[in-house]
Amino acid sequence: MDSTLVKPRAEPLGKREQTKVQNRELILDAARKVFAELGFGATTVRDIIRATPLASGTFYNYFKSKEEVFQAIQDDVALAIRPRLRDQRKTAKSVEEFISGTFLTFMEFVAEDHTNFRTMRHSADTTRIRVDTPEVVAGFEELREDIEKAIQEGLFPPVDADYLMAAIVGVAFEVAERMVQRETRDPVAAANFATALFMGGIRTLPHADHPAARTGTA
Amino acid sequence: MDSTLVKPRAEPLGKREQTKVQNRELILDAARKVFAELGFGATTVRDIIRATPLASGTFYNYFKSKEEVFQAIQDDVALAIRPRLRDQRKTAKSVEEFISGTFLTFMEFVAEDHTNFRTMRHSADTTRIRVDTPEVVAGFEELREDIEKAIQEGLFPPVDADYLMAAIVGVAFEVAERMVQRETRDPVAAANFATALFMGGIRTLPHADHPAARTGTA
DNA sequence: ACAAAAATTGACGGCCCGTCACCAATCTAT
DNA sequence: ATAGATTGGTGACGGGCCGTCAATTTTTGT
Repeated sequence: MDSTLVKPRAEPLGKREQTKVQNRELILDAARKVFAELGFGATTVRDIIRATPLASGTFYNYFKSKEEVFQAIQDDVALAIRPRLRDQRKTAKSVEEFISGTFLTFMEFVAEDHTNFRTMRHSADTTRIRVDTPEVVAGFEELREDIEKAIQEGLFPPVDADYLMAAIVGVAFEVAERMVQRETRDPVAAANFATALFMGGIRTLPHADHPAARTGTA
Repeated sequence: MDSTLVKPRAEPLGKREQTKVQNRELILDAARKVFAELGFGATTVRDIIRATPLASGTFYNYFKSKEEVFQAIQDDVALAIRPRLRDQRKTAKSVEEFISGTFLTFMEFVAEDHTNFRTMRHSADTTRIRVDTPEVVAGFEELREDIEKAIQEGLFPPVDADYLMAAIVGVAFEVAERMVQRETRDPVAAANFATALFMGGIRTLPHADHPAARTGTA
């Protein structure tokens, strides 16, 4: 797109490879827009290519179906957040750091990325979709492995790592969902809530001073 | 609506109403089977009616689309579990009873109904679908209202009821998902895990004596 | 028994799907 | 620079699904 000097990254890419990358991005951008407008269920491959200067046949040189496009979009998200979560957990010296860092990192990411996040959910009608791409699943398993490692090191008690991972994932996604639906997104508050729940249960949850919590939906 | 005598159960249904009910169930049964076989995304309305003695046009006398059929199936599930959960929460005299009863009721229901539950999830490829039908959403809001009521009665601390509801839902669904994937489904263990998490956090979680938890997936 | 009402049927036009023969753009070697 | 080889874009095509609707069958009420 830009940057011709200074960063001599050069462009050893032939014209061929160049348009390949460009077309792929063209399709992904169009798909993001169309999914957001029509919802996943209602959009067709034709809708996507129509939002593009390309011909219908070209689509199939890049993706097999709209499902695969959706997965690619989700993978981009997973690819962006996984390293952040992994690095954060690596530095955790206590259970509290492990948990609070995980939730805070996740909530801040979602708050930034909430457009994408809502698109993925607010799929037109009442139907919500979630793809567990290899990248996403790998992120989950990485979390479970880190829990198991923490157990072996005596940081965590010897709990059911699979269930604990599931609980963290469930709370993270479901609370994040409510967070982005509120008029003022507060990732710190959301992370604090989730962290307190995992550290000491309901009794140690923060008290709702600002009860925007009453009605919930924005 | 009805009620003409004491026990008007009888069958005052005319032939008309009778086949209407019958056809609807015919379609729903076929849909359950086809969804389970092909996954939601891949099945077409034609697939469903083909698994039925009816003609294609008839389908549209009963449902607008496959989405609506899917919602009807999910609503049946929600309709079955909601009263159980509500009645259970009504009798709760403490936070612990409220929470443990909720999770145990849910996990036992899922364990019984796991075929249906897996169908809804194991949608062919990696794509998982969840419909928030009015019935399902109402169940969530009922839970939130009961939490708010419990807070007003001083049973619960004054926490963010919306987030707490989200956390309960997230843990319930995600842990249930792992539970049904294990070779031996143990709803009591799953409920105990979730309950302990909410009552005292990670530190009070049950220790994994039978570490089927290691690998997770069956 | 008969007419009115209701529900079923399957064929139809329109659209989407995925493919493929054709062609243009790019690359490689001289 | 030129030409042949290769890669990749194009859009038309057969097949299938969608949702509708006029015709037909079934049920109801008299």
